Amino acid sequence: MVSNNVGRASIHHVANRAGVSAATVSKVLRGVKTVKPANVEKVLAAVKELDYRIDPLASDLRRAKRRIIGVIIPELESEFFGRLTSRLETLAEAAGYSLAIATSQESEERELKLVERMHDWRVAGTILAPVRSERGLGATAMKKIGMTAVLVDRVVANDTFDTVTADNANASAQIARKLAEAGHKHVLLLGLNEVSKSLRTRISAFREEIEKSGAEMKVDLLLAEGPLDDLRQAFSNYLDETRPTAVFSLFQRGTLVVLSEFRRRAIQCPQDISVVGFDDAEWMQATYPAVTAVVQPIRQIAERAFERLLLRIETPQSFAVCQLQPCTFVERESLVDLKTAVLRPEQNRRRHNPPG
Amino acid sequence: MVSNNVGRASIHHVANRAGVSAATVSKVLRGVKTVKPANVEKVLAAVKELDYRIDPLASDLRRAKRRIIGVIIPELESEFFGRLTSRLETLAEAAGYSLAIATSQESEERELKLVERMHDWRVAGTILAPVRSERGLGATAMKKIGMTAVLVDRVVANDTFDTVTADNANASAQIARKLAEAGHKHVLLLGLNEVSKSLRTRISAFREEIEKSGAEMKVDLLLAEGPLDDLRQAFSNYLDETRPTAVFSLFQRGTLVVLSEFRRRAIQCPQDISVVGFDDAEWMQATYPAVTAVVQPIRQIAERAFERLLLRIETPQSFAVCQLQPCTFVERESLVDLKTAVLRPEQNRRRHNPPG
DNA sequence: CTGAAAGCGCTAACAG
DNA sequence: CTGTTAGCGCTTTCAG
Repeated sequence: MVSNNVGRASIHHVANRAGVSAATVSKVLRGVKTVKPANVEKVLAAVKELDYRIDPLASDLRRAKRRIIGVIIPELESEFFGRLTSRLETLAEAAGYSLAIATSQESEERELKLVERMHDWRVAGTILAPVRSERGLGATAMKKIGMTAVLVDRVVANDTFDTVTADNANASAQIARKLAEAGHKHVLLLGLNEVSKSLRTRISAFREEIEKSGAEMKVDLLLAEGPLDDLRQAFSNYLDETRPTAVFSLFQRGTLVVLSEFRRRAIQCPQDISVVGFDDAEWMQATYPAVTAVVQPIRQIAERAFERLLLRIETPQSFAVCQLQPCTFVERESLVDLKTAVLRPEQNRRRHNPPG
Repeated sequence: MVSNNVGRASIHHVANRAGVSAATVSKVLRGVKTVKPANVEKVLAAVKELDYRIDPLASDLRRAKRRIIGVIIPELESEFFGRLTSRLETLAEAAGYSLAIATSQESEERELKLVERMHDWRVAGTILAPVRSERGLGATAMKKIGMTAVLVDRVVANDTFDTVTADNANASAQIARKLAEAGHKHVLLLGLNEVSKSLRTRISAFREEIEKSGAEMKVDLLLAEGPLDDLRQAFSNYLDETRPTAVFSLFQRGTLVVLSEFRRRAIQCPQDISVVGFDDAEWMQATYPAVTAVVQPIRQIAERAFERLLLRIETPQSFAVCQLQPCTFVERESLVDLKTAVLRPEQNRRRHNPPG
């Protein structure tokens, strides 16, 4: 019998129609040159008439090589992973792969399940952005099963997988330097109280830079639990007692909280307090003031990660490399230089009240 | 020979190990009851020892039924589609399907390609969120090929596919009513000048509601081209000449522009001008004032769409239904009732200057 | 209850 | 250059 595949022509239909064997059809379709031109014609004609298209899964099955790359990310709701995935999609396609995208929903357990699913699917390789918890269960599992993979974002150097991530430390140090140079002597670091390597890196790098440079700066640290409102409350309490000259928000949503709290309290930004955010977002160019922020090199992360994965897929690599992609920095309006203190006209509506 | 599949046990390995046939292993694994308990034990033991897991793709191939559902969305960078996809993922999994996610990048051509790819993959069904252009090329192609699919967001009623989308008209009318009741007599509708059915629906529904209710209201309409800055410029020019009592931003990024332009001009919101936005975002609760907005029922859209798709996959439906999911409305701080005009303490810093 | 056989849609090896 | 044969890893009769 010839078909079971509801209403779709198989390679045999085409072979029949063209009066050749399935093998020949396969050759023509995969561009093998050793086919008589006349037959090529016939096959192509049959293909067109029957609207035939190779079933990539069946094809992969036979070739014992799936042209699928797994992508496991913590979530899809935030811009960051959306962009990352999007970029990966483009790269994968260009390299002849399809993506199997799945979200771990920040759950270790789910991450583990997804790793297994990718394995079941016999994906050629996997790109994993681990959940926040740093136990690296997914990576461990992948190692044990012998999957080929690259770790991305939120990862520490790992000697069994290549890792590529934003250079949090450097970016943070740069902000520290900028702030110090701009004459800020009292800065608040605002973050979330969750286990997250990158956040901790941002904090320690900032502090180290200040110490190292010998800059005179008081650095406060405020960490809150998950919900946005807790952070807002904590920040509000903090402001009741202290007035730094600048706030360095260590993550995207923190920046939001800072801005809104400023507005609620009629604190003028940047005249009263400057703000720098880690992680840029589209809305930051539309707030007033537009937010000066560290932008993570999402594109580069995707590209390096993919490149490395491909390399590993094609020729097994001996040892793992760890790539830190440099962040960039968008200067907008929310960070002011206390020394020059050039205020733009619109910002002069209220007098600048130097704190302290 | 027994394996080609690098380092993975196949069903035959398990069969050998357990001393039964592959058929029996298959039965055990799929829960067929007619297997002698002793054999079940043996198989399970072998499975565990060999770490065996079914290859779902090979399995699907044989069953001539792929447990994969295709999802084609315009992009992954925005919260909306991220959330939608995420929800779909959960639903699909619960129903025993995997998702094949792909983004059309707002390109008709790509959309078409992806439709074909989904077809090639022999997905059981497809959920398509069409690109902005309304020519419905993807849908047409799917119809022609005979794919089973559901259309989502940005779609008009379509007599060949089920469609589920937010009830833009109703939501917009409700906003119109609210604004009228709150005494707003001059409202600006702010949108993008792109072909987009939903945007147009929002506009016309607003106008119709005003006409129908006989409310006395001047309705301005301002549409700009793509880039955010063009919109900002257009809005700025508009404000140079006119001062409505409220702005209804027809899309998410518009709300951003409005807020920042207000701040730049020291226009107090909502005392001077109120704002309502179509499409909620997390940052809207953190701005000051927090933005009153229409929230799209993403979850419901995903659920209805998936439910419908499943129904169609399982038992072919005779005719297409079009489901409009009601939006909700978050009242926050950016919309003021001109009649009662109860201003909260913090908002009283500046006096309210009634325009006109 | 079980397993041999057939085969999903495709590709690879090799004899012609 | 081509077609036959032999599978990829699985499931499904169906005869025993």
